[in-house]
Amino acid sequence: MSYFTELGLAKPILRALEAKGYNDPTPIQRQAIPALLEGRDLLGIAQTGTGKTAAFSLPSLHRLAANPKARTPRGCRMLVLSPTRELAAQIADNMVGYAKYLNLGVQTVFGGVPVGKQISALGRGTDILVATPGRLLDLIEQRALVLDHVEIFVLDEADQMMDLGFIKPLTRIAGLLPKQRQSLFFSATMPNEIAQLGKRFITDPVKVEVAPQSTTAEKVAQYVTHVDQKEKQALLTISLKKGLESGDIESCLVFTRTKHGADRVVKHLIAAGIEAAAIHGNKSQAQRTRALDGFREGRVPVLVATDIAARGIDVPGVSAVFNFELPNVPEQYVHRIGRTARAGKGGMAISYCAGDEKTYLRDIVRLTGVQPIAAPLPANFLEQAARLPKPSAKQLGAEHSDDNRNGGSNRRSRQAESRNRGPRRHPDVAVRPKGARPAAASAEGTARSGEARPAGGQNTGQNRNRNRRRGGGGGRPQAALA
DNA sequence: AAAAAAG
Repeated sequence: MSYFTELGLAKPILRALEAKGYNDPTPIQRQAIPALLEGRDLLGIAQTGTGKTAAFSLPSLHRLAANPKARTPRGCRMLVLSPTRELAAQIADNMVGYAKYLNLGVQTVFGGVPVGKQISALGRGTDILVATPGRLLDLIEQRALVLDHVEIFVLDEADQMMDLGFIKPLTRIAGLLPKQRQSLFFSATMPNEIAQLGKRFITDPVKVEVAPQSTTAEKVAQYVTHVDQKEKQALLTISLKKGLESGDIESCLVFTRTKHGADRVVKHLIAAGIEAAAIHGNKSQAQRTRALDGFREGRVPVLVATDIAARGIDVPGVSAVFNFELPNVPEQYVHRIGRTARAGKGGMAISYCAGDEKTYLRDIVRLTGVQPIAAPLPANFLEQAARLPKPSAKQLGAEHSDDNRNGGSNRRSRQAESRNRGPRRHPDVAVRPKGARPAAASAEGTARSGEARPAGGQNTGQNRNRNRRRGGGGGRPQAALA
């Protein structure tokens, strides 16, 4: 047991933590903060929902405040990169909170919103800049931003930032940073070959690995239902109706594999009288923000998302995550189900696995070392499914109006909060099937210790390469750099 | 093959 007060952080930071009611640091915070205060580079690996944002924010704020400098026009002293706009906004929000009693400025830049305000805000310079890569480079090209004065560089979701889709812009950005700087990488997942690739951006890092990379959150109860693809929608609708009505589910995230799939699921749910909104990269930024805000504030209990929402998003009331389709990159599963069971709370993850997704499931089990508990279809499933209202062609065809907010009349109650303490029981599972390993930690121990992994559970490069190669996605990032 | 990120 230890307290933030013992970690050497400045008084104004401790005051901000106190205001938030944070007293004891999590393991990643306890281990990372002292090294970061010393100015070391660091690779931080810890499970989802264990406070990685604070782990890099608090010591960085301390160091910036301890060495005050005048703001350089169009410059910043700390740069934080995020893979999505929503995560960038959330990180900045958190940092503003932690910096409440410090004289440090926080700015955010990302695409999808007018650039003018961002340019003028940067003109005066800022201490901390949180950004997504595309808009950041745009602003640099427009000479609205220079990175010459960056002292601290943070890659959140570092493995994703160094993966295929991001490595090019990231390499350009890193090339513009001063050589003399502190670099910090954080994630819950870090495939070996990506960690190797990362060495070019970081110098002699301290490695803080609270749990083996890709360890799932401790208190998430994991289930899998084997179901035909064409029956998934009916199963989801039935399960959500029951879960939301009974209060077993307070609010939940549903992940689909495609943007179109997310829209389709939302239309079906709305036709069945379930309030839901979609968030994905084909929506306007205004639509994205509205969907996430509605979900955060409890007006919309069901958010249907692509992997845009898989990483980092922190919404305290989320009691369940549904994988309507399994991710083909197994690390994404760890992040998706990490949207629940955060900050010591419990949660459940329910994955729908069609016949052609069994290889994905196998890869996920191999990576996480956890075998989700098989949850059968409800006994009268086909009967219930037949009674479901079918959305009309018009409902399915029409672009769904975004104006499905309803002035708070359907505000979800907070009474389910007290039930949100331990692993949850699947609504349709009374008894754990024989022979299945528990998928979530119980009081006796953690779900996953090294030796508890199934045979072949080590993350060999061979396994990973096979995982990644599936679908012809090409080689590793090295290929992109060659 | 898909997702994210500039427009």
